[in-house]
Amino acid sequence: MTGFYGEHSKVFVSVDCIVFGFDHNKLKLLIGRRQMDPGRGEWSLYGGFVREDESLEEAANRTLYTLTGLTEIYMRQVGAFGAIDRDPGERVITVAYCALIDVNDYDEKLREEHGVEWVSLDELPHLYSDHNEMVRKAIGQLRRRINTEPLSFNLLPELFTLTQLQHVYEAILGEEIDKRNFRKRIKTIDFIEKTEHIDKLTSKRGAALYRFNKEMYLNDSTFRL
Amino acid sequence: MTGFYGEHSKVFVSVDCIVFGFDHNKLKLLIGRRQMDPGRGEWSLYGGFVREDESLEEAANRTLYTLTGLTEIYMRQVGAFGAIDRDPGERVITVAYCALIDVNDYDEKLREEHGVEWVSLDELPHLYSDHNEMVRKAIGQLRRRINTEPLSFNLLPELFTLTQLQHVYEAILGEEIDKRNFRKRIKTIDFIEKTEHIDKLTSKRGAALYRFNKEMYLNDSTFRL
DNA sequence: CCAAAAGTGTTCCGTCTACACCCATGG
DNA sequence: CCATGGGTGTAGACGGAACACTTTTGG
Repeated sequence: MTGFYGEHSKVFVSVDCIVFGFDHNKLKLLIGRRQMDPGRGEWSLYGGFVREDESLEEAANRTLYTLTGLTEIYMRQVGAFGAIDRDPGERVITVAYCALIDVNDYDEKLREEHGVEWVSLDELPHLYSDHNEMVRKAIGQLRRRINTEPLSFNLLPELFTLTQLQHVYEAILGEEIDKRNFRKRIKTIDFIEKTEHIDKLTSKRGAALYRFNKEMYLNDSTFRL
Repeated sequence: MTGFYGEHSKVFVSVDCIVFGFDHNKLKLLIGRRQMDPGRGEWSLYGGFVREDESLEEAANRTLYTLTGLTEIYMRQVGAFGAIDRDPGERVITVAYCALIDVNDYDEKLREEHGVEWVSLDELPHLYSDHNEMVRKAIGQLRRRINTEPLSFNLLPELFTLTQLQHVYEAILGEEIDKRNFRKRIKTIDFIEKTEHIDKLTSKRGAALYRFNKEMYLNDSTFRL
């Protein structure tokens, strides 16, 4: 455990979390004012340094847990960012992770304590360092993956209406989808189950609530929206 | 430039290069026997540590240049790998890059000096540390990207026959493609230009040589094989 | 003259797209 | 009773998949 690579230099490694939520039919990003120098006060993703006793994934999960109090969050690596001057303080190489959560799972009080806010992607301000680039890359990944991976359910409550699901697709893809065609496609996917529950909040008539059946999905192994 | 993040710990960061070539209708990977401890003698990707004065991309390009003497190589980040014990020596976080080169561009003498070999993917041995995982991930990326990005030309000489191009697709996708359908698709892509040159090496009749027109591709901006 | 690779079209089928109206209910 | 969102089917266009024979020429 000692001295193999002694002649080489070490650098700080951090993780940055691109946390997406979905609210009022919009994709939202969790950002806050940076609370340390350099860049104090700038809008920024939430991140943290990787410790000696944890892997990158563990660091990302720890950071997400610190921020949200949630575990078992859907999370994907977006990539490593390593420009020399990307951090104005010292050399820091960072690995960005994209996470999807249900905004309802995030305690408002905890959110305020961390000084972070849900901001619409349309209204995204300039972010610290290269964070905007990370966000762009993450959205590109979401768009490419949404049809081959059950992403969308992570942004919704356990029970959701088809209209909600469609809005998630529209928010991620950035384009409108035909309602009839969408529902036709959904019907062919057997791990999206109709439940007996009815949502009466958003419409007078009431909408059927659906559920993502994870076991069924894992058995399927063929996914294709 | 000093002391902002002093309380945190630094780690070694390296880059590993997953170099693909194409020869005898097979995808090949450039690997060699590791020449340092720990793991000396094990099959391994070629890599190197990231220096203080270079970005991740620069480190990857430098490493590729050291290995092959080539510049302007097609290169994509595969991802960061950061398990605590991934390297048996010390803690090293690594960023893997996938590169595609034309095997003919790689000088044999240089190759031997570095003690690396082209190995068929079918016959890939167990590699050092988590290198097999990197290779798997890189191939997955190639498969997903081959239809949205002009990857294949990087594995071929400037002039190539349609049969060669088809074999590249087959090697990457791991399945046979119908010749007529393939050539029909290629005809719809205007940045794959037929030249006046004829290849007489592989067939008695001779095959038309084609060229990838990069300028035309960049103007197009819509790619879809 | 024959082996070996190059080259070439058509048909079928399934998938995607466009498109408009009725239903149920709370206020 | 009406405004609001929920729910449903069909026809045409398009793209992908299957499929076999002729051409050229070096040896």
